[in-house]
Amino acid sequence: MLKTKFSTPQIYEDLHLQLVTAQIPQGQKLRSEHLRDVYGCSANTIREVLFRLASEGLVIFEDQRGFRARPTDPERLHYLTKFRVMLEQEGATASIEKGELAWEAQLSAVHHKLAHIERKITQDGLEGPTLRIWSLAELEFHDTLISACDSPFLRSSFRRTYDQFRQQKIMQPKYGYHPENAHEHQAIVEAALARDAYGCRVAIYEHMKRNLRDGGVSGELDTSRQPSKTKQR
Amino acid sequence: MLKTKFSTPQIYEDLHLQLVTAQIPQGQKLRSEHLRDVYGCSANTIREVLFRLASEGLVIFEDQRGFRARPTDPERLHYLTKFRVMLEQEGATASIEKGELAWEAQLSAVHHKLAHIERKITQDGLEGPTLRIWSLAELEFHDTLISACDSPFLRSSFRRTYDQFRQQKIMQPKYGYHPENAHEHQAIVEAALARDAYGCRVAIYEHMKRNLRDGGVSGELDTSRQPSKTKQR
DNA sequence: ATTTTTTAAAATTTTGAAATTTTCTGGAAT
DNA sequence: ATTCCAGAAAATTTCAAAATTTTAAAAAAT
Repeated sequence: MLKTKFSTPQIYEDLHLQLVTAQIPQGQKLRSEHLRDVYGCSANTIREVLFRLASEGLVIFEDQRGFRARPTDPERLHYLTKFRVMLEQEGATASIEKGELAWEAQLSAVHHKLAHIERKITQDGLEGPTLRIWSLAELEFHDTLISACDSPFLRSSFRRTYDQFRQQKIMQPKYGYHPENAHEHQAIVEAALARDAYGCRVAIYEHMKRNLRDGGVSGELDTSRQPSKTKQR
Repeated sequence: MLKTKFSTPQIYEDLHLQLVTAQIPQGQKLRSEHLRDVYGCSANTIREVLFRLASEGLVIFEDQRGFRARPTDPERLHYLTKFRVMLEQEGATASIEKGELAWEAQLSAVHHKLAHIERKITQDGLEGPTLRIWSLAELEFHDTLISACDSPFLRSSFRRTYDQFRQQKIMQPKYGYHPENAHEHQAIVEAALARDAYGCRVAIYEHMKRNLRDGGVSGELDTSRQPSKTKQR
């Protein structure tokens, strides 16, 4: 066991990262008495951190029964996807309307970085620390896409939802990298930079639909909403 | 001081209610050592509850500096309103598409109840326990409006946002009941029951816009999004 | 053999106090 | 008069152990 002492924020960061990268298996019990030894602090400190993670949905808390890493649940992934798509479509649409040159530049930059990493993964596969690097770059990409929406609550809600989505997704029994991802990201940036809000909404839906129940065949989401005639190009 | 003992969930419910009905003034310090005596438990139990309320945005936590009821902030109210309108418009649109007869019936029922309370308020004014009764009925109305959207995360996010909105709104220096509210609620139900998604979006925006910066004059929100041509009646 | 009861072990929750940090107060120096 | 510093007071955070509850195991009864 480690003898190093961790501060409360460090413990939170570490557990959070482990949960969203599936280093803690789904359903595993999280005993404060045990984690106390790991992080060199008292059980109460752990308890505080676990409560916070529970309020963010990554951990399940049951009264008198302690904490567990949230188990995988196809239905949950479906609904997380549905909500995430809505937030991302709205955030992207607003960003496309309000984003300045700086937004375009940053979006272009983070996509370039992500594309580079994804090329590497397609060749070498997803091993070891690559998952964490890719995870971070993907989050940065999607967050930048909606970053000009001028709605801090939309952004924080998206972040929360994204983390829960990632936890569910990565914990899937046979999780692997989809090479189509790269093209889908490409399609999203292109539509965004072309200021094509409707096209961007469709691209976002196309990127996410495989995570919906039945792969999104049954018209679960309304991507049909057309741009208003006056703004059409 | 009370000698009764409260369970942890009771303490949470009580503090939550006091915060969203402005019985705890904005910015007030919440000392666990003091609340311990009020609720007849230990300081750590209070601490846990306050952390939870902080993660929901009703309470502010600063490291080594304790907890405070969140102060009023016009900018915060603006952004809360903006996000709330988005969630409610999306939720209502989806409900209008998917809601069955049972949804219509329930919406009609809760609106009837709300309208009754609002008639009384217009006559007798907002005093004492009326605020809490109205608060509850208003939440029930807006929640029912979006209840058929088939998106649990949208609903819980709305609830969270609504609570924060109410806290900000009620704590305003000169808070009072707007008689226009009744008509605005009316307009929302009518559009919803007529299955007029676009009209409902507009009605929701009209209901909320006085809480936006500048009263919503500068086209802050996109209510212009038209219903798709194929679905128009 | 299965179910129920009793007993023991393990884990969670609560507690009261120690340790740390911040805030307040009064006096000295500029 | 204002600023700066030291010491005291107050509040917050951390801790380790007691009390409660759940889980597991063994014994008794159906």
